[in-house]
Amino acid sequence: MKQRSDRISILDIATRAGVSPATVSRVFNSPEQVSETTREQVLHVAREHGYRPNASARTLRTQRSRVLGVVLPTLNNPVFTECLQGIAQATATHGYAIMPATTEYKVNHEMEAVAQLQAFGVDGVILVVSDAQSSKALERLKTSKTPYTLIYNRHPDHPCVSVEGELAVHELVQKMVHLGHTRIAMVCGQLKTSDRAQQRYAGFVSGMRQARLEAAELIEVPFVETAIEQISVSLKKDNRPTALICSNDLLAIRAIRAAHQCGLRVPQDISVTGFDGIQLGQDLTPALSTISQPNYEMGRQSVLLLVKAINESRVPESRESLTLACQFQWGESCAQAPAPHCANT
Amino acid sequence: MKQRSDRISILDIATRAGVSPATVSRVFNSPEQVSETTREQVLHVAREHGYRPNASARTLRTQRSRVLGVVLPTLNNPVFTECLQGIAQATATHGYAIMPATTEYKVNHEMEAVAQLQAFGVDGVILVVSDAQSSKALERLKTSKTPYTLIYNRHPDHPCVSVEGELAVHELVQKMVHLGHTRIAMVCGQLKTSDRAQQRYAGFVSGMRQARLEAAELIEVPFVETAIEQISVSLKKDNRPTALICSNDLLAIRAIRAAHQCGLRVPQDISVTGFDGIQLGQDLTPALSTISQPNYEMGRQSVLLLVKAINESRVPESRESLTLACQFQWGESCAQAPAPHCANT
DNA sequence: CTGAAAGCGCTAACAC
DNA sequence: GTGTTAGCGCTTTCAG
Repeated sequence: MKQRSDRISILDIATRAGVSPATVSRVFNSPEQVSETTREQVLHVAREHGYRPNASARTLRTQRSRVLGVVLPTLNNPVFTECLQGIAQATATHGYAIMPATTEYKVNHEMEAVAQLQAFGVDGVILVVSDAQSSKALERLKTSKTPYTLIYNRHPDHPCVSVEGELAVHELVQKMVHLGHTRIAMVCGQLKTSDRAQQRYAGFVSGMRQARLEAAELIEVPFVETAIEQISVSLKKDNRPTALICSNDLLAIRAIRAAHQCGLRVPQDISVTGFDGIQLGQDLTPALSTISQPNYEMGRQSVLLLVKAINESRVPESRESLTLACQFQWGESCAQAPAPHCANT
Repeated sequence: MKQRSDRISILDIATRAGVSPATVSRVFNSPEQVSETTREQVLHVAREHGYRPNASARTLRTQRSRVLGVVLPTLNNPVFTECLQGIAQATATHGYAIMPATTEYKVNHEMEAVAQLQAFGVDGVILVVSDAQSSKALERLKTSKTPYTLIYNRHPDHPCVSVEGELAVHELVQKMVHLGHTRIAMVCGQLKTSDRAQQRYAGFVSGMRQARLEAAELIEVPFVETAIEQISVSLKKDNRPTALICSNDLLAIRAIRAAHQCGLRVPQDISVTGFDGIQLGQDLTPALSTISQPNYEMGRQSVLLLVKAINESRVPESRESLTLACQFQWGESCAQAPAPHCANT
């Protein structure tokens, strides 16, 4: 009975194929160096036994694991899973495997995740951090010369694949103003745990200022579980906003529900916009208006950037950072401001 | 300048701490065997240099990687990412890392994914396969004595963590019948790529039969991109169904949109139910009626099952399979059948 | 084109 | 309680 422990090794294949282990190795790593006959012979035996070179041994020997680490805040938000799919697709085509870790938005988890990934000898790391400016994890990556690329985060000192969130929200405010909205509020999660949210908020503030609108209300929703209730509070006020600009799509979905629960119709009574462009948003009714990011493509590009550097035995540089286009996607959740007299239903 | 290649090793730590590598190893693997003074000394040096034992070397030596492979159809469906979170949480608390792979519902990808994971020396694999009965990947896992656990799939010959989907749908049909529905259709993806969907469909058929209802319509939607249009076709027919039982929540969401596009109100004109209990479903309006599975918990349990077996140096047995409870969750997308005369608006 | 041999970093006997 | 040593499976000079 075959035991797990006697996994077939390069030596077994070599013996059975009547060649040396070196030749078997060559068949897998530089097949052109092996004569066709022996190569076929070896491959035949290998296939017969379902043999694959042991990755740990190879990693130990070559100092390359062909594994990329991925550090994400959570898998609860489709924006990250869409991006992860892009990463997975691109790594697969380049012969890499991935090892993901989530931080659940806890800053100290970032460091732990990175340390663990380094212990596994990953060739590089793709990450979304809470705050690129102050991240200890990035510091460690930098001093240990581990190749890494940030994604979604945007910072001049790091290689990033990101979008101009601040600008996008700024322009979105203008759009809403053109639609006649004057009482516009921003809804976001905990600002301090996300530099992206901060940037989006900055765009909101500057947009409101440029439009000469004051009272740029901020509805900060620390816990998703209570988001709907919290948003509802603002919607029940006199002089409630006629437009909610949410810092992500998940919040926008909850804002829409909050509006419904307050007896407001979306978009007739109140407009709601999101940010991220998660695929699901377009299957909802009303379809989400959102600033759509190319999430899958961002994941893909971050892999390309990283793998290119790795192949050149260097780390990605901040000047290689990529800014991808994001654009406002009209959806049914967004319309002209209601006529003034019926705004405070 | 520190190069990536001269990563600090156990020998460096040993030298700097004035002990042998064996002692350093003991500090990390069986600290109680080391005197407190030397232990502290070693730990101090290790922390100072941010040292962690090289996982590849350890794996090579011990034949245990402390990595679990996870094979899922896609990350596009929250049901799998919720489950993956449960897996990630449980593996983390047990000191395991995970290496995920997606098959995109392609049966032949299953084998490839498993082979790759085995090359990485994973200690076990958690997977969702297209069809447990015929899966070559499962066969390979079995003959190579690699510990594995199926999740969502339900099959007597394999260790599974699953729910009784067939029964749940059967009972759901009864519920709908009690609500006065007689024209009930099932909506599902490609039946042939999912044994779960087949089981749910079987429950639908048996439920309809028991209720003495005929014409159990099946709306098979092979591509998500065209789901809404395809469902709309059925909704525009004379004698359209008054209730749609969807084989998953993502389909239910699209069915709701299709209904809206056909001018039907949910649930007044038509009821829609899903299956899976994705979290997002409860934040929608109407909130999804669905057969709710404990996705996170299923992921967690599959890890426990697998890790337990691994720790006992054996493979999980089919008799250890776990059936978790799923239950119908009332939501706003489901109501009494409309009065007969206005059913065909 | 192929083989022999050293060694990647670690752990587990086995000594002391 | 601690050190010595062999070897996990592989790749990669170096010889031939």
